[in-house]
Amino acid sequence: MTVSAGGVPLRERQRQERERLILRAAEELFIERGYQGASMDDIAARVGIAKGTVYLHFASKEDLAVALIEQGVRRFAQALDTILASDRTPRAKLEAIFERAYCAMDEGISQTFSTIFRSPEIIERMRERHDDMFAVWREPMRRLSEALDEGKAAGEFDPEIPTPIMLHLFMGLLAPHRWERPMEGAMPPAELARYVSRFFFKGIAPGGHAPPPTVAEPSQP
Amino acid sequence: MTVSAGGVPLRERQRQERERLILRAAEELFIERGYQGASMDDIAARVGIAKGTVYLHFASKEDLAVALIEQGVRRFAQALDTILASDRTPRAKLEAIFERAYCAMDEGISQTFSTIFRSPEIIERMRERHDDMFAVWREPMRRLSEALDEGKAAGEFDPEIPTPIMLHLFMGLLAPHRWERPMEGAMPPAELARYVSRFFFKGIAPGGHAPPPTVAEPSQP
Amino acid sequence: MTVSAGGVPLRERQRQERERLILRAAEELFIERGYQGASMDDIAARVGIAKGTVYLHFASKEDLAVALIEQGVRRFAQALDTILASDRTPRAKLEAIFERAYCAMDEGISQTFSTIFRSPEIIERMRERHDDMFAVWREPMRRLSEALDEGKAAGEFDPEIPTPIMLHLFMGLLAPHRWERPMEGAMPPAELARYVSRFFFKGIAPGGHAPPPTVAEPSQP
Amino acid sequence: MTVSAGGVPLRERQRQERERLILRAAEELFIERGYQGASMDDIAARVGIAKGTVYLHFASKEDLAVALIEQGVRRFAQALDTILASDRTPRAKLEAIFERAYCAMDEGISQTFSTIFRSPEIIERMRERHDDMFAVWREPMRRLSEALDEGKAAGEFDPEIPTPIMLHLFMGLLAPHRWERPMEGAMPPAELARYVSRFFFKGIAPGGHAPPPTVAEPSQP
DNA sequence: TATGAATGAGTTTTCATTCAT
DNA sequence: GATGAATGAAAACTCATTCAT
Repeated sequence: MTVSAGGVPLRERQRQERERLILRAAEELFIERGYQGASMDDIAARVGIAKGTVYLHFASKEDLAVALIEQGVRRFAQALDTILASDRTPRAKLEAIFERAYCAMDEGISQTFSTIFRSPEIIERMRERHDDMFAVWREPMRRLSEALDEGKAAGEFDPEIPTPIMLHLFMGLLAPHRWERPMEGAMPPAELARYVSRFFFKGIAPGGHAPPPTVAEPSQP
Repeated sequence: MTVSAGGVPLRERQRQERERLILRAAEELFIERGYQGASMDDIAARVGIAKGTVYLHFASKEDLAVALIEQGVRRFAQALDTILASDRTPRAKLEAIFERAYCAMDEGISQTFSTIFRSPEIIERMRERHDDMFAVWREPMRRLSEALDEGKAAGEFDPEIPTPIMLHLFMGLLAPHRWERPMEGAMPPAELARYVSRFFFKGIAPGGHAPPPTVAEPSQP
Repeated sequence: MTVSAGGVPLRERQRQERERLILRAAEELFIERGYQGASMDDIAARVGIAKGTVYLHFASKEDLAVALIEQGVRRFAQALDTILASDRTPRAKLEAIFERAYCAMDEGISQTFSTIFRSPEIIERMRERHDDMFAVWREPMRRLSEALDEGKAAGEFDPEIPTPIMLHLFMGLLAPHRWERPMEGAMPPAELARYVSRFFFKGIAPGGHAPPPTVAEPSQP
Repeated sequence: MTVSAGGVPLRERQRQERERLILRAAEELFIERGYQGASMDDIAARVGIAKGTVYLHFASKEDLAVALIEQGVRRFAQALDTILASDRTPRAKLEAIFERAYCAMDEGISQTFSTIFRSPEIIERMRERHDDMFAVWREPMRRLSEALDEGKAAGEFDPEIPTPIMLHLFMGLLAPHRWERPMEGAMPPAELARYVSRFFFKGIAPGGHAPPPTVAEPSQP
């Protein structure tokens, strides 16, 4: 049989390569035109193959979107893993994530990330049929929460802010906002990332304010 | 002539009422399914009228979306006006905006807000034809920047963080994240808003950290 | 009761006037855009009345077209009558008809005439439901045939050409061809009419050629 | 590869065959109901294929109409070529054209011909976008004019009738008149053609009448 | 009587999916 | 396997007709 390095048959490697190309084209087009706006024709054309061939790899457009999201989540999780597993302080880890998110914006991680969470139609369709997808998504979230808890334990982060809230704050700052492009253009992403992460850590630093919020006005000195 | 309170003819009032109903239905459906995902049939059906009737009010689906966005921006600007024009400190104003955004999430302000900035296809179409729309949008942003500058001048906010960055941070925290719904469900929005605003103001408080970021690692003690 | 000259009530006269306006607008638009291309909205708008009002005069778009055609045919028949009843030779009568057709092209007779015979959709619809219309149309044709027969009897026209053929030839030369506009523009209609009618009468003049056509080549000297 | 006579792949031949079928169905329906009156549904149904399939061959209804017209003009021009290039007298050539026009009426040449010049909406749309179409049309007209000029030079046709006028007369007699169908039914087309051409040539024969028309009554002996 | 908002069937066009080659 | 023609179910939009005011 025709094999190659790693014992993987040529055919299978070609297959995987094509699948990657399809996923990349789909990702680009979903980002450019949205889920509904990108047609299977467009995707096939961008890859340079026949439309029917796409169906040899993905049973439906929806499956393609799901695969794309799974890939995005997996990549994101992997990037988190690499960073979170490193030998740094929780703060340094989160800073690295910020930097990565802002700087790698143009490759794929953050892009797919955008596609995932900005397209309500995909989200709804996912919810309808693929709840397991959200399980996958919860995993990196769990890891992030762990890092936040570590930081609290180490006295770096304010223990009075519930971890889910911290996570919300972190994620809110993580995703780039399409509508602010002009501003972003005026500043190198790395610098923006530094501003954002400094702001974040100052905001969640321990001490310096009143006990947990109550119904009363919470912002008194 | 058949008139009524305010001297507005019945026909005209009915017309406006129906237009409101169409806009509301469209808003809901755009949020639920996205711009492409929501069909004119769906919208008409939700209002309980014939499809053709929608076209008596809006010349095209795109026009409907534009009207919706304009309404959203106008409402948002108005809400900002009311708050920013009040007799409060910059911080208190921004806190009020946070609260409003998180609590009013279910009426329309924040919802339309979401629709606007999460749908790439709408954004693109807007850019193509309705650049003026973005002018309208820039106005509230300008006012927000003013409030931030006031806060800096008053010594409340860190003058070393550029105002555009502050604005980016503020907006990033303002919009609710659809994908975190589950978490939000676990906490009353008002409380979430308090956490978020406390975090924000602590993060932008003056002093307490190193000078402006450089290319060197910025997060060392 | 409010009456007026002729004892016709004011209301009725207004009604007829409006009907005339509707017919004129419909005629213009049918000519400009064809039967299907002109909408009832367009017609009402051109008259300056509400769409519903058109339906107070004509039960349907088709009825409007029928009325228009009937009016056109009636006018054409009337014009023929006036000319054919005059005290002229058959040839002079037909010449007058040519002149009228080419010169009056811009008012209404010939225009409606065009609309009638150039729009297959109207014709089909007419045939489907209003065969009586064709009865009306046959009347002027009969009169024309009479004039041709008179000419034959008077020795002016070739008796060997069957009258229906002559009629066919006459009508074929009568209607202006929309696609030749450019050429027509280069010559005053009256002159064109003279050329056409001279050609016609020379072509149907008696004598000078072989007996009735046979299957053999008919153009031998 | 699967080929066949002429080396043309099967796929391509099937494709062309289907295209021919679509064009034929469209032609029939445009003639029957006019451009607007014939729907894409109708056309697809008559061919016996799905509506979407029509769009694989023609990008829009308008493109279909354009293709139809181009085909008609091309066929007409080709038929003229064949006849005009033959070794006959100008008169014999024009006679052949008459015969062809009247007898081939049911195949397509003359039919499409009708469709072209009787539908105002198609004409307008053509003018808007496809002026080149009219260039194609002008070519056969030029050739016809040449034949007429030859006839004049040979002393067969009256040199005092301007060629454009002769062309106008010829074309007016060439196109069959839909509204006269009943009459046409009563006589074999070949015979009708002979009558028409005899009439035509007698009408344009040289000599036998007064000089060029003036403003004065032109029909005096 | 005149209006014009409302209707809903119909039109053109698109596109995910299938399947014969 | 790969192809791309074929399908048919929508989708956006139009318009003749009706009817409450």
